[in-house]
Amino acid sequence: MKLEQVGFNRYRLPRQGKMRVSGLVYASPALLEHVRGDNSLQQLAHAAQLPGVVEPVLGMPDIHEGFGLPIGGVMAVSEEGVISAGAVGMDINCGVRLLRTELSADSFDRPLLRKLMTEVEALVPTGVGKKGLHRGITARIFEEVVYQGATAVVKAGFGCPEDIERIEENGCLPGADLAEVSREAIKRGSEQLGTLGGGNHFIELQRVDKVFDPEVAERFGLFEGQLTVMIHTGSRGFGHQICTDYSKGHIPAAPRYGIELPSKGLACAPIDSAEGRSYYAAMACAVNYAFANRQIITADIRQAFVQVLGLRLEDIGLQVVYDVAHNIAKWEEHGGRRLLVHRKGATRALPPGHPANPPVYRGTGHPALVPGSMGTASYVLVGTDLAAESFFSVNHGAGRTLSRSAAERSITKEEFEASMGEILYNTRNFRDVVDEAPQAYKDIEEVVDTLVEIGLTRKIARMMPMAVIKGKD
DNA sequence: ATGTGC
Repeated sequence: MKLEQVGFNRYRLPRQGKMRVSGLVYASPALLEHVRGDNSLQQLAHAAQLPGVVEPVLGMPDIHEGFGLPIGGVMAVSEEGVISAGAVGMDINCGVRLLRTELSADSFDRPLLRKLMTEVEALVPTGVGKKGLHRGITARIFEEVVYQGATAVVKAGFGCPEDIERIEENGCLPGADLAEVSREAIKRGSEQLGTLGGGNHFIELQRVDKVFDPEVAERFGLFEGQLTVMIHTGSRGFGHQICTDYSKGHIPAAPRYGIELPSKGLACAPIDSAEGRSYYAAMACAVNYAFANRQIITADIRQAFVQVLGLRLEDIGLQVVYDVAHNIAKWEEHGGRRLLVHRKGATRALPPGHPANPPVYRGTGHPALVPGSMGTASYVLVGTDLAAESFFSVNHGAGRTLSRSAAERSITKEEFEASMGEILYNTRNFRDVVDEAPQAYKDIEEVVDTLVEIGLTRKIARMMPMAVIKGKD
Protein backbone atom coordinates (compact mmCIF):
# COMPACT_ATOMS: atom_id res chain seq x y z
CA MET A 1 0.00 0.00 0.00
CA LYS A 2 1.11 3.52 -0.79
CA LEU A 3 1.83 5.50 2.37
CA GLU A 4 2.98 9.14 2.52
CA GLN A 5 4.72 10.69 5.49
CA VAL A 6 2.82 13.87 6.44
CA GLY A 7 4.64 14.79 9.62
CA PHE A 8 6.57 13.42 12.54
CA ASN A 9 5.16 9.92 13.32
CA ARG A 10 2.23 10.59 10.95
CA TYR A 11 1.48 8.88 7.64
CA ARG A 12 -1.32 9.38 5.17
CA LEU A 13 -2.85 6.40 3.41
CA PRO A 14 -3.95 8.28 0.28
CA ARG A 15 -7.13 7.41 -1.58
CA GLN A 16 -6.31 4.52 -3.87
CA GLY A 17 -8.49 1.90 -5.52
CA LYS A 18 -12.05 2.23 -4.30
CA MET A 19 -11.28 4.18 -1.14
CA ARG A 20 -13.80 6.97 -0.50
CA VAL A 21 -11.60 8.73 2.05
CA SER A 22 -7.94 8.64 2.99
CA GLY A 23 -6.43 7.07 6.07
CA LEU A 24 -4.16 8.43 8.78
CA VAL A 25 -1.68 6.15 10.52
CA TYR A 26 0.44 6.95 13.56
CA ALA A 27 3.79 5.20 13.75
CA SER A 28 7.32 5.94 14.86
CA PRO A 29 10.09 5.02 12.42
CA ALA A 30 10.66 1.82 14.45
CA LEU A 31 6.95 0.87 14.40
CA LEU A 32 6.52 1.55 10.70
CA GLU A 33 7.95 -1.82 9.68
CA HIS A 34 5.41 -3.57 11.93
CA VAL A 35 2.62 -1.54 10.32
CA ARG A 36 3.78 -2.61 6.88
CA GLY A 37 4.47 -6.18 8.01
CA ASP A 38 0.92 -7.51 7.78
CA ASN A 39 -2.38 -6.77 6.03
CA SER A 40 -3.53 -4.04 8.39
CA LEU A 41 -3.10 -1.19 5.87
CA GLN A 42 -5.08 -3.17 3.29
CA GLN A 43 -7.80 -3.68 5.90
CA LEU A 44 -7.80 0.03 6.69
CA ALA A 45 -8.15 0.77 2.97
CA HIS A 46 -11.10 -1.62 2.83
CA ALA A 47 -12.80 0.21 5.68
CA ALA A 48 -12.30 3.46 3.73
CA GLN A 49 -14.46 2.00 0.93
CA LEU A 50 -17.60 1.64 3.04
CA PRO A 51 -20.57 3.97 2.47
CA GLY A 52 -20.75 6.96 4.81
CA VAL A 53 -17.21 6.59 6.16
CA VAL A 54 -15.84 9.92 7.39
CA GLU A 55 -12.31 11.16 6.65
CA PRO A 56 -9.95 9.78 7.90
CA VAL A 57 -9.95 6.11 8.87
CA LEU A 58 -7.25 5.77 11.50
CA GLY A 59 -4.50 3.36 12.39
CA MET A 60 -3.08 3.61 15.89
CA PRO A 61 0.60 2.77 16.54
CA ASP A 62 -0.43 -0.63 17.97
CA ILE A 63 -2.28 -1.55 14.76
CA HIS A 64 -2.21 -5.16 13.57
CA GLU A 65 -4.23 -7.41 11.33
CA GLY A 66 -7.63 -8.49 12.60
CA PHE A 67 -10.99 -9.75 11.39
CA GLY A 68 -12.43 -6.98 9.17
CA LEU A 69 -11.07 -3.73 10.58
CA PRO A 70 -7.50 -4.06 11.89
CA ILE A 71 -7.05 -4.05 15.66
CA GLY A 72 -5.94 -0.53 16.48
CA GLY A 73 -8.38 0.88 13.92
CA VAL A 74 -10.92 3.69 14.17
CA MET A 75 -13.71 4.17 11.64
CA ALA A 76 -16.24 6.98 12.02
CA VAL A 77 -19.42 6.84 9.94
CA SER A 78 -22.11 9.44 9.25
CA GLU A 79 -25.80 8.77 9.92
CA GLU A 80 -26.28 7.78 6.28
CA GLY A 81 -23.50 5.21 6.53
CA VAL A 82 -23.08 1.62 7.68
CA ILE A 83 -22.50 -0.27 10.89
CA SER A 84 -20.18 -3.28 10.85
CA ALA A 85 -19.79 -6.01 13.48
CA GLY A 86 -16.28 -6.74 12.21
CA ALA A 87 -15.32 -3.11 12.86
CA VAL A 88 -16.23 -3.50 16.53
CA GLY A 89 -14.60 -6.86 17.02
CA MET A 90 -15.30 -10.34 18.31
CA ASP A 91 -15.05 -9.32 21.95
CA ILE A 92 -17.61 -6.51 22.13
CA ASN A 93 -16.63 -3.99 24.82
CA CYS A 94 -13.42 -5.73 25.60
CA GLY A 95 -12.07 -3.10 27.96
CA VAL A 96 -10.01 -2.13 30.97
CA ARG A 97 -10.87 -1.04 34.49
CA LEU A 98 -8.33 0.39 36.95
CA LEU A 99 -8.81 0.17 40.73
CA ARG A 100 -6.77 2.30 43.15
CA THR A 101 -5.89 1.44 46.74
CA GLU A 102 -4.74 3.32 49.83
CA LEU A 103 -1.86 0.86 50.16
CA SER A 104 1.85 1.01 49.43
CA ALA A 105 2.86 -1.69 46.97
CA ASP A 106 6.18 -2.08 48.77
CA SER A 107 4.44 -3.56 51.83
CA PHE A 108 3.41 -6.59 49.74
CA ASP A 109 6.00 -9.37 49.73
CA ARG A 110 5.84 -12.33 47.37
CA PRO A 111 3.99 -14.71 49.75
CA LEU A 112 1.31 -12.08 50.36
CA LEU A 113 0.96 -11.38 46.63
CA ARG A 114 0.60 -15.15 46.10
CA LYS A 115 -2.14 -15.33 48.72
CA LEU A 116 -4.01 -12.50 47.04
CA MET A 117 -3.67 -14.15 43.64
CA THR A 118 -4.98 -17.45 45.00
CA GLU A 119 -7.97 -15.82 46.67
CA VAL A 120 -8.84 -13.72 43.59
CA GLU A 121 -8.64 -16.87 41.48
CA ALA A 122 -10.93 -18.66 43.90
CA LEU A 123 -13.59 -15.98 43.38
CA VAL A 124 -13.10 -15.13 39.67
CA PRO A 125 -13.19 -18.07 37.25
CA THR A 126 -10.53 -17.70 34.54
CA GLY A 127 -9.95 -19.46 31.25
CA VAL A 128 -11.94 -20.12 28.12
CA GLY A 129 -15.43 -21.54 28.54
CA LYS A 130 -15.57 -21.06 32.31
CA LYS A 131 -18.93 -20.46 33.97
CA GLY A 132 -19.55 -17.82 36.63
CA LEU A 133 -19.76 -18.56 40.36
CA HIS A 134 -22.71 -16.18 40.84
CA ARG A 135 -24.88 -18.01 38.30
CA GLY A 136 -27.95 -18.02 40.55
CA ILE A 137 -27.96 -14.23 40.82
CA THR A 138 -26.64 -13.41 37.38
CA ALA A 139 -29.17 -15.65 35.61
CA ARG A 140 -31.92 -13.84 37.50
CA ILE A 141 -30.67 -10.33 36.65
CA PHE A 142 -29.39 -11.15 33.15
CA GLU A 143 -32.13 -9.19 31.41
CA GLU A 144 -31.56 -6.13 33.62
CA VAL A 145 -27.83 -6.43 32.87
CA VAL A 146 -28.22 -6.13 29.12
CA TYR A 147 -30.47 -3.07 29.47
CA GLN A 148 -28.84 -1.32 32.45
CA GLY A 149 -25.22 -2.52 32.37
CA ALA A 150 -23.13 -1.99 35.49
CA THR A 151 -26.04 -0.41 37.41
CA ALA A 152 -27.97 -3.68 37.31
CA VAL A 153 -25.23 -5.56 39.15
CA VAL A 154 -24.65 -2.73 41.64
CA LYS A 155 -28.36 -3.02 42.51
CA ALA A 156 -27.79 -6.75 43.04
CA GLY A 157 -25.06 -6.00 45.60
CA PHE A 158 -21.87 -5.98 43.50
CA GLY A 159 -20.18 -2.68 44.31
CA CYS A 160 -21.57 0.77 45.06
CA PRO A 161 -23.29 3.62 43.14
CA GLU A 162 -20.05 5.69 43.21
CA ASP A 163 -18.48 3.09 40.90
CA ILE A 164 -20.95 3.96 38.13
CA GLU A 165 -19.86 7.57 37.67
CA ARG A 166 -16.33 6.33 36.84
CA ILE A 167 -17.29 4.12 33.92
CA GLU A 168 -17.41 5.20 30.27
CA GLU A 169 -21.06 6.00 29.42
CA ASN A 170 -21.83 5.36 33.12
CA GLY A 171 -21.60 1.67 32.31
CA CYS A 172 -24.63 1.62 30.03
CA LEU A 173 -25.04 2.20 26.31
CA PRO A 174 -28.65 3.08 25.43
CA GLY A 175 -30.57 1.28 22.71
CA ALA A 176 -30.12 -2.35 23.78
CA ASP A 177 -32.77 -4.86 22.71
CA LEU A 178 -32.46 -8.48 23.81
CA ALA A 179 -34.97 -9.53 21.15
CA GLU A 180 -32.16 -8.98 18.61
CA VAL A 181 -29.84 -11.47 20.34
CA SER A 182 -29.80 -15.18 19.44
CA ARG A 183 -30.79 -17.85 21.98
CA GLU A 184 -27.31 -19.28 21.63
CA ALA A 185 -25.71 -15.98 22.68
CA ILE A 186 -28.11 -15.64 25.60
CA LYS A 187 -27.31 -19.14 26.82
CA ARG A 188 -23.57 -18.55 26.71
CA GLY A 189 -23.89 -15.08 28.20
CA SER A 190 -26.09 -15.98 31.15
CA GLU A 191 -23.61 -18.68 32.25
CA GLN A 192 -20.43 -16.63 31.90
CA LEU A 193 -21.17 -13.36 33.67
CA GLY A 194 -18.50 -12.75 36.32
CA THR A 195 -15.67 -14.58 34.54
CA LEU A 196 -12.35 -13.36 33.19
CA GLY A 197 -11.83 -15.41 30.02
CA GLY A 198 -8.51 -16.23 28.40
CA GLY A 199 -6.01 -14.88 25.88
CA ASN A 200 -4.94 -11.32 26.65
CA HIS A 201 -7.48 -10.93 29.45
CA PHE A 202 -6.01 -10.54 32.92
CA ILE A 203 -6.24 -9.27 36.47
CA GLU A 204 -3.01 -7.58 37.48
CA LEU A 205 -1.68 -6.33 40.80
CA GLN A 206 0.47 -3.35 39.91
CA ARG A 207 2.76 -0.74 41.40
CA VAL A 208 2.57 2.88 40.26
CA ASP A 209 6.23 3.32 39.39
CA LYS A 210 6.05 6.76 37.85
CA VAL A 211 3.76 9.76 38.00
CA PHE A 212 4.27 12.14 35.08
CA ASP A 213 1.65 14.73 36.01
CA PRO A 214 1.26 14.97 39.81
CA GLU A 215 -1.72 17.33 39.68
CA VAL A 216 -3.83 15.17 37.37
CA ALA A 217 -2.63 11.94 39.02
CA GLU A 218 -3.87 13.28 42.34
CA ARG A 219 -7.27 13.98 40.80
CA PHE A 220 -7.29 10.36 39.60
CA GLY A 221 -6.31 9.19 43.13
CA LEU A 222 -2.92 7.87 42.00
CA PHE A 223 0.49 8.25 43.66
CA GLU A 224 3.96 6.74 43.22
CA GLY A 225 4.53 3.45 45.03
CA GLN A 226 0.78 2.78 45.20
CA LEU A 227 -0.77 -0.64 44.75
CA THR A 228 -3.33 -0.68 41.91
CA VAL A 229 -5.40 -3.46 40.36
CA MET A 230 -6.17 -3.61 36.65
CA ILE A 231 -8.92 -5.74 35.09
CA HIS A 232 -8.91 -6.52 31.37
CA THR A 233 -11.88 -8.50 30.08
CA GLY A 234 -14.96 -8.16 27.91
CA SER A 235 -18.30 -9.73 27.02
CA ARG A 236 -17.01 -13.34 26.89
CA GLY A 237 -18.94 -15.82 24.76
CA PHE A 238 -21.94 -13.47 24.70
CA GLY A 239 -20.31 -10.78 22.55
CA HIS A 240 -18.41 -13.39 20.58
CA GLN A 241 -21.64 -15.12 19.57
CA ILE A 242 -23.33 -11.80 18.69
CA CYS A 243 -20.40 -10.79 16.49
CA THR A 244 -20.41 -14.18 14.79
CA ASP A 245 -24.18 -14.09 14.22
CA TYR A 246 -24.25 -10.60 12.72
CA SER A 247 -21.06 -10.70 10.71
CA LYS A 248 -22.46 -13.81 8.99
CA GLY A 249 -25.95 -12.32 8.67
CA HIS A 250 -24.71 -9.07 7.12
CA ILE A 251 -22.86 -10.81 4.28
CA PRO A 252 -26.11 -11.39 2.33
CA ALA A 253 -27.68 -8.20 3.77
CA ALA A 254 -25.12 -5.79 2.33
CA PRO A 255 -25.86 -6.38 -1.39
CA ARG A 256 -29.57 -5.86 -0.73
CA TYR A 257 -28.65 -2.24 -0.05
CA GLY A 258 -26.27 -1.97 -2.98
CA ILE A 259 -23.20 -2.21 -0.77
CA GLU A 260 -20.13 -3.81 -2.29
CA LEU A 261 -18.24 -5.54 0.52
CA PRO A 262 -14.45 -5.13 0.31
CA SER A 263 -14.09 -8.19 2.58
CA LYS A 264 -16.34 -10.61 4.47
CA GLY A 265 -14.85 -9.38 7.71
CA LEU A 266 -16.33 -5.94 7.00
CA ALA A 267 -19.84 -7.28 6.42
CA CYS A 268 -22.15 -4.40 7.25
CA ALA A 269 -25.61 -2.89 6.81
CA PRO A 270 -26.88 0.68 6.69
CA ILE A 271 -27.15 2.04 10.23
CA ASP A 272 -30.72 3.03 9.41
CA SER A 273 -31.85 -0.37 8.12
CA ALA A 274 -33.55 -3.26 9.90
CA GLU A 275 -30.31 -5.29 9.84
CA GLY A 276 -28.16 -2.37 10.98
CA ARG A 277 -30.53 -1.42 13.80
CA SER A 278 -30.66 -5.05 14.92
CA TYR A 279 -26.89 -5.30 15.21
CA TYR A 280 -26.65 -2.01 17.10
CA ALA A 281 -29.30 -3.19 19.59
CA ALA A 282 -27.57 -6.55 20.05
CA MET A 283 -24.13 -4.93 20.34
CA ALA A 284 -25.45 -2.60 23.05
CA CYS A 285 -26.58 -5.68 25.01
CA ALA A 286 -23.01 -7.02 24.90
CA VAL A 287 -21.51 -3.61 25.73
CA ASN A 288 -23.67 -3.45 28.84
CA TYR A 289 -22.89 -7.06 29.72
CA ALA A 290 -19.14 -6.36 29.60
CA PHE A 291 -19.44 -3.28 31.85
CA ALA A 292 -21.43 -5.47 34.27
CA ASN A 293 -18.84 -8.24 34.01
CA ARG A 294 -16.02 -5.90 35.07
CA GLN A 295 -18.27 -4.60 37.87
CA ILE A 296 -18.85 -8.11 39.29
CA ILE A 297 -15.14 -8.92 39.08
CA THR A 298 -14.42 -5.66 40.92
CA ALA A 299 -16.70 -6.77 43.77
CA ASP A 300 -15.00 -10.19 43.85
CA ILE A 301 -11.54 -8.59 44.03
CA ARG A 302 -12.67 -6.36 46.90
CA GLN A 303 -13.89 -9.43 48.77
CA ALA A 304 -10.62 -11.28 48.14
CA PHE A 305 -8.57 -8.37 49.48
CA VAL A 306 -10.74 -8.01 52.62
CA GLN A 307 -10.42 -11.73 53.33
CA VAL A 308 -6.66 -11.94 52.80
CA LEU A 309 -5.62 -8.65 54.38
CA GLY A 310 -8.13 -8.72 57.26
CA LEU A 311 -8.72 -4.99 56.81
CA ARG A 312 -11.93 -3.05 56.25
CA LEU A 313 -12.62 -2.20 52.61
CA GLU A 314 -12.57 1.54 53.37
CA ASP A 315 -8.99 1.15 54.63
CA ILE A 316 -7.94 -0.81 51.55
CA GLY A 317 -9.58 1.46 48.97
CA LEU A 318 -10.12 -0.38 45.69
CA GLN A 319 -12.21 2.45 44.29
CA VAL A 320 -12.74 2.56 40.54
CA VAL A 321 -10.39 5.03 38.82
CA TYR A 322 -12.08 4.48 35.46
CA ASP A 323 -13.38 1.83 33.08
CA VAL A 324 -12.94 2.15 29.30
CA ALA A 325 -14.16 0.23 26.28
CA HIS A 326 -11.58 -0.81 23.67
CA ASN A 327 -14.02 -2.49 21.22
CA ILE A 328 -17.22 -0.55 20.62
CA ALA A 329 -19.31 1.51 18.19
CA LYS A 330 -20.82 4.62 19.75
CA TRP A 331 -22.77 7.68 18.70
CA GLU A 332 -20.66 10.76 19.40
CA GLU A 333 -20.60 14.39 18.29
CA HIS A 334 -17.52 15.42 16.32
CA GLY A 335 -17.19 18.81 14.66
CA GLY A 336 -20.91 19.40 15.05
CA ARG A 337 -21.82 16.13 13.32
CA ARG A 338 -23.36 13.04 14.89
CA LEU A 339 -21.11 10.11 13.99
CA LEU A 340 -21.08 6.42 14.77
CA VAL A 341 -17.47 5.89 15.85
CA HIS A 342 -16.25 2.30 15.56
CA ARG A 343 -13.23 1.72 17.78
CA LYS A 344 -11.60 -1.68 17.51
CA GLY A 345 -8.60 -1.88 19.77
CA ALA A 346 -8.68 1.84 20.43
CA THR A 347 -9.49 3.93 23.49
CA ARG A 348 -11.57 7.08 23.67
CA ALA A 349 -9.44 9.87 25.13
CA LEU A 350 -11.28 13.14 25.71
CA PRO A 351 -9.36 16.33 26.53
CA PRO A 352 -9.85 18.48 29.66
CA GLY A 353 -13.09 20.44 29.53
CA HIS A 354 -14.80 18.27 26.91
CA PRO A 355 -18.51 18.06 27.81
CA ALA A 356 -18.68 14.29 27.20
CA ASN A 357 -16.28 13.64 30.10
CA PRO A 358 -17.90 12.27 33.24
CA PRO A 359 -18.44 15.16 35.72
CA VAL A 360 -15.71 13.89 38.10
CA TYR A 361 -13.14 14.19 35.31
CA ARG A 362 -14.51 17.20 33.41
CA GLY A 363 -11.56 19.39 34.38
CA THR A 364 -8.80 16.87 33.70
CA GLY A 365 -10.14 14.71 30.89
CA HIS A 366 -11.03 11.14 31.81
CA PRO A 367 -8.27 8.57 32.32
CA ALA A 368 -7.50 6.58 29.16
CA LEU A 369 -6.30 3.14 30.26
CA VAL A 370 -3.68 1.41 28.13
CA PRO A 371 -2.30 -1.95 29.25
CA GLY A 372 1.02 -3.32 28.09
CA SER A 373 1.88 -7.01 27.81
CA MET A 374 2.03 -9.23 30.92
CA GLY A 375 5.68 -8.35 31.51
CA THR A 376 5.63 -4.64 30.77
CA ALA A 377 4.11 -1.36 31.95
CA SER A 378 0.56 -0.10 31.62
CA TYR A 379 -0.28 3.59 31.21
CA VAL A 380 -2.86 6.09 32.36
CA LEU A 381 -3.14 8.77 29.68
CA VAL A 382 -5.42 11.70 28.88
CA GLY A 383 -6.39 13.09 25.50
CA THR A 384 -5.55 16.57 24.20
CA ASP A 385 -7.45 19.00 21.96
CA LEU A 386 -5.30 17.73 19.08
CA ALA A 387 -6.92 14.30 19.45
CA ALA A 388 -9.96 15.75 17.67
CA GLU A 389 -8.23 14.51 14.48
CA SER A 390 -8.56 10.90 15.73
CA PHE A 391 -12.14 11.38 16.93
CA PHE A 392 -10.56 11.59 20.39
CA SER A 393 -9.01 8.14 20.23
CA VAL A 394 -5.65 6.72 21.30
CA ASN A 395 -4.11 3.26 21.15
CA HIS A 396 -5.44 0.44 23.35
CA GLY A 397 -2.24 -1.40 24.26
CA ALA A 398 1.09 -2.48 22.88
CA GLY A 399 -0.38 -4.42 19.97
CA ARG A 400 0.75 -7.81 18.79
CA THR A 401 3.87 -8.19 16.75
CA LEU A 402 3.67 -12.02 16.57
CA SER A 403 0.49 -13.99 15.91
CA ARG A 404 -0.44 -16.53 18.56
CA SER A 405 0.89 -19.38 16.43
CA ALA A 406 4.11 -17.51 15.54
CA ALA A 407 4.67 -16.84 19.26
CA GLU A 408 4.27 -20.54 20.02
CA ARG A 409 6.82 -21.39 17.34
CA SER A 410 9.49 -18.85 18.14
CA ILE A 411 9.57 -18.00 21.87
CA THR A 412 11.38 -20.35 24.23
CA LYS A 413 10.56 -21.01 27.88
CA GLU A 414 13.87 -19.44 28.91
CA GLU A 415 13.18 -16.26 26.94
CA PHE A 416 9.71 -16.00 28.44
CA GLU A 417 10.91 -16.51 32.02
CA ALA A 418 13.71 -13.99 31.55
CA SER A 419 11.26 -11.38 30.26
CA MET A 420 8.98 -11.84 33.29
CA GLY A 421 11.79 -11.19 35.78
CA GLU A 422 10.40 -10.94 39.32
CA ILE A 423 6.77 -10.65 38.18
CA LEU A 424 4.53 -13.38 39.61
CA TYR A 425 2.08 -15.20 37.36
CA ASN A 426 -0.50 -17.89 37.96
CA THR A 427 0.11 -20.12 34.96
CA ARG A 428 2.39 -23.09 35.62
CA ASN A 429 2.50 -24.39 32.08
CA PHE A 430 4.60 -22.25 29.75
CA ARG A 431 2.63 -23.55 26.75
CA ASP A 432 -0.52 -21.94 28.17
CA VAL A 433 0.94 -18.44 28.16
CA VAL A 434 3.55 -18.37 25.44
CA ASP A 435 1.14 -16.62 23.05
CA GLU A 436 0.92 -13.83 25.63
CA ALA A 437 4.67 -13.56 26.20
CA PRO A 438 6.00 -9.98 26.20
CA GLN A 439 8.04 -10.92 23.11
CA ALA A 440 4.77 -11.36 21.16
CA TYR A 441 3.97 -7.66 21.68
CA LYS A 442 5.36 -4.35 20.52
CA ASP A 443 7.19 -2.10 22.95
CA ILE A 444 4.50 -0.27 24.95
CA GLU A 445 6.89 2.63 25.59
CA GLU A 446 7.48 3.07 21.85
CA VAL A 447 3.75 2.85 21.10
CA VAL A 448 2.70 5.37 23.76
CA ASP A 449 5.59 7.72 22.95
CA THR A 450 4.52 7.74 19.30
CA LEU A 451 1.28 9.50 20.25
CA VAL A 452 2.79 11.57 23.08
CA GLU A 453 5.44 12.98 20.72
CA ILE A 454 2.73 14.11 18.31
CA GLY A 455 0.86 15.74 21.19
CA LEU A 456 -2.27 13.61 20.80
CA THR A 457 -2.10 12.41 24.39
CA ARG A 458 -0.26 13.05 27.67
CA LYS A 459 1.15 10.55 30.18
CA ILE A 460 -0.28 10.78 33.67
CA ALA A 461 1.05 7.64 35.36
CA ARG A 462 2.74 4.33 34.61
CA MET A 463 2.14 1.08 36.47
CA MET A 464 4.40 -1.99 36.52
CA PRO A 465 2.97 -5.48 37.02
CA MET A 466 3.77 -7.25 40.29
CA ALA A 467 1.44 -10.26 39.92
CA VAL A 468 -0.52 -11.32 36.84
CA ILE A 469 -3.60 -13.56 36.80
CA LYS A 470 -4.28 -14.98 33.35
CA GLY A 471 -6.86 -17.40 32.00
CA LYS A 472 -6.07 -20.96 33.06
CA ASP A 473 -7.71 -24.31 32.39
C1' DA B 1 -11.22 -12.87 21.45
C1' DT B 2 -13.70 -17.83 21.40
C1' DG B 3 -17.79 -24.22 24.24
C1' DT B 4 -10.19 -21.91 19.83
C1' DG B 5 -10.71 -25.20 12.16
C1' DC B 6 -16.23 -25.24 8.09
